Amino acid sequence: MSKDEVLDLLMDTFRDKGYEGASLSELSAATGLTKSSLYHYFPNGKEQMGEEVMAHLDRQLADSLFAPMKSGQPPAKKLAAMIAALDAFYQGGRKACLLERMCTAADRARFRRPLHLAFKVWMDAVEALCIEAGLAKSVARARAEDFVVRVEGALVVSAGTDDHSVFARTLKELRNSLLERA
Amino acid sequence: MSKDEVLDLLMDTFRDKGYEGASLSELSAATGLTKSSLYHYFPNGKEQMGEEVMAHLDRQLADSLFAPMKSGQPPAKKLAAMIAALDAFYQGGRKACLLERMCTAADRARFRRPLHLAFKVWMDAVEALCIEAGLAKSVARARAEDFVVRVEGALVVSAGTDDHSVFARTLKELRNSLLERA
DNA sequence: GTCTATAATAGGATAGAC
DNA sequence: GTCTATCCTATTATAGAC
Repeated sequence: MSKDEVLDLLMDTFRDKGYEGASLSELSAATGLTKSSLYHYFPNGKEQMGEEVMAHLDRQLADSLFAPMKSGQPPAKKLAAMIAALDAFYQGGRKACLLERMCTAADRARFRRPLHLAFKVWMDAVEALCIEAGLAKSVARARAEDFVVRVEGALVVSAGTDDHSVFARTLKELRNSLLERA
Repeated sequence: MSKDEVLDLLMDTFRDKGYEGASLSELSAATGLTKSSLYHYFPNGKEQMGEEVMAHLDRQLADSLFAPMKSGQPPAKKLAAMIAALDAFYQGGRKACLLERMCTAADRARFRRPLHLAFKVWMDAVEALCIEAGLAKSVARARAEDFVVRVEGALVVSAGTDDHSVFARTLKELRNSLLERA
């Protein structure tokens, strides 16, 4: 099993249980590795797992956002691709956001850097898309911020109400309104 | 010290550290009561604390939302009051939302009922406000949902980026747009 | 109703064999 | 690189005095 596969499984567990909520036993069960084996990969323990999983997500985010952006398709198509990727990644609102779980962790200070980076990369990609679609920079920035805010919020409300249609409606709304002329 | 005061202090700690992250030692320190004293108030331990804190929030929410709604002022004024209350309650985005912390708790099944109730009470209040302002019921419902989504999302993004201006901008945007004619 | 003292368990982490 | 066995600490929880 490659380290990336291990990181995928760890990420899944952190998303599900949260950083504090995911015990070494669960992380061990999720990966099929014993605690000792995990310590072979991550000598600094759970903290290091959290850090590397965040870095792993940063890479995934960059890939999945940059790939559609470089596709040469029109902005509306790129937006549709990005939203489809989000819908898949969050499984229609059934899976939580790692960013949300990590930025509410008790020792979130540890994860500040990758968290800032992840939000920045995400917002920058959406902003670039808005600018490409002809929106003014200030408008584009506000739209990008609002985009991320609404995706994160929809995940919280979907989880809290056990009504995943909230997530679907939010994505639909965003697909229709993000690139609208002001 | 009254039980409501104890619940206020417990709620504060749960908001800060999350349900899993708040240990009995911290809850004890926060309230000034020993662990044993906490068990006197909450024989079923931490789980009961979580449940009663949620119920406490449900009551607070109902009060703080219904009070402005019954004020007899015009809708725009009521909206301004509600947003001011949110800004104060979340301290400009610096304090987390208990709902968000609880619906991501590992054993969130325990808190399902009060969570559903809290989101419903909140959305219903916003929806009623929209209807009072002359919006169609279907529009009002969508706006109310979006309102809560954006407040929750703004809290997540504010925490994740350490940039609380996101929360301020979101509230401002909502104040300006919630009651707009379609 | 609040405390001291303590039990029981689960958590994170390490040593060392293979 | 993976395992078994173990350690230490923190956590939840309880007993019983005042």
